Amino acid sequence: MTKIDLDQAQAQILHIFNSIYPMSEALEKSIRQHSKLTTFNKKAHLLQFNEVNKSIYFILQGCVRTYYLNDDGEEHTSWLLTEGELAISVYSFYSQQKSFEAIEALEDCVTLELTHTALSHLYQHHLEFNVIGRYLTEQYYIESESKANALRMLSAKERYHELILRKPQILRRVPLGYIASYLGITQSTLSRIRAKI
Amino acid sequence: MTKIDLDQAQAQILHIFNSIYPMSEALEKSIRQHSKLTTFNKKAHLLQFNEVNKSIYFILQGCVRTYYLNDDGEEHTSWLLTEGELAISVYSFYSQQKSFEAIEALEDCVTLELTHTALSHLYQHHLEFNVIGRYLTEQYYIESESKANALRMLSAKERYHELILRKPQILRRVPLGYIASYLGITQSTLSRIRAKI
DNA sequence: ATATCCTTTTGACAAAAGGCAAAAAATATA
DNA sequence: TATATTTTTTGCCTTTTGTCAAAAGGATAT
Repeated sequence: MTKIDLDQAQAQILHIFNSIYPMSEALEKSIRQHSKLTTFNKKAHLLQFNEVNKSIYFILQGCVRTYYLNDDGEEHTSWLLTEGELAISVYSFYSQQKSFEAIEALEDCVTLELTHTALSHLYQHHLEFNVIGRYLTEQYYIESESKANALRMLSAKERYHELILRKPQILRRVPLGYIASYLGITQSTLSRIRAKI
Repeated sequence: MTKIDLDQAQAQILHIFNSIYPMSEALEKSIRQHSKLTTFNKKAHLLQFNEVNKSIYFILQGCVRTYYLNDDGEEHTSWLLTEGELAISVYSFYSQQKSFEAIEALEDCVTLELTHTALSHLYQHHLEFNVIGRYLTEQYYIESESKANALRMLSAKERYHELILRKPQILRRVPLGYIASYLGITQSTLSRIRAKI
């Protein structure tokens, strides 16, 4: 695992934020003060079921999944996230209620962590940061809609091929069982889809 | 159709906004200046395919659906929205690109309209308004996620019963064909689900 | 009231996807 | 390298959902 430097990681995320909306020195400083590197070993949980999701994790290295358990105890993967993406359990983080969803590292991970408390502080004391928060939420919302629409209007095969087009790296990094679940199908069905090219 | 008064409608939306984050007099005034009543007859389109979604509509009365066309020309309903909800085509409105989605009135509708230009102006000149925009986006994002998860982990029958629980009014107002589509199934399947109680 | 239009249900059959278990392949571990 | 472990594929059979077309039911307008 490549060594990751806090300063450099913070510079990276500040650059992303600044390209959305220019931040004041004070805001940048506050973000630096409130964020820290957090690592997770493969299979470790960033968030457990029934826990409140208290932090957002910007993935610097590695890959995570968020997943649900249905009434029969079956797992259903809802997001597969890699470098440059934000890992949260949407409902729990925004509402600060107990989570029905868990977040698990699928590889050893290095993240930049920002607590909900810190984020609220930033939003409150630097109103301009809300522009950035709003923008990022809009982007993830667009992606969430797009996933829901794919599940509604595409067949399993089409959803798989769309994923190959949009996120080919994921296929190489994530076990097919999780990918099948993310696509809303069983692993055997995915395997059969792959077999027929 | 009940007569709707602009002042009163604006008071209603200002009240919602204020309960999210207290607004300045100036912001309230600007929102009043930039919003207007817009009505749509049943079957009229709030947004056509390939058009840029230039306005957000707060539904005061009536019911709308947003829908996609797939490659075979079949319609797929993505949202069913009623009083108190915001009608937009998520991708097109936020990105201001041409829409793959259309918005249609399922009943005669009265809405409070706010253009994207006006909204940008509000965001730019009243930073606090971004708090409200961020919050609302978060809420719709949560719902979008919840829909995607239902499509992934619930059977058609379970999705139908969940909808009955969460939005029983919708069932009484919207033709079953649209509801089936919203649930990601065909109308015949929905009819069979209903037949078996 | 009757004709028209739109919505909903139903029937017969087809296709898609799931369940379960075993086999095969790929990876990790000693 | 051999062994254990995990991941992926496959076979067989069931269930769910889709397709297409026709029938039934409701609402609306003249």
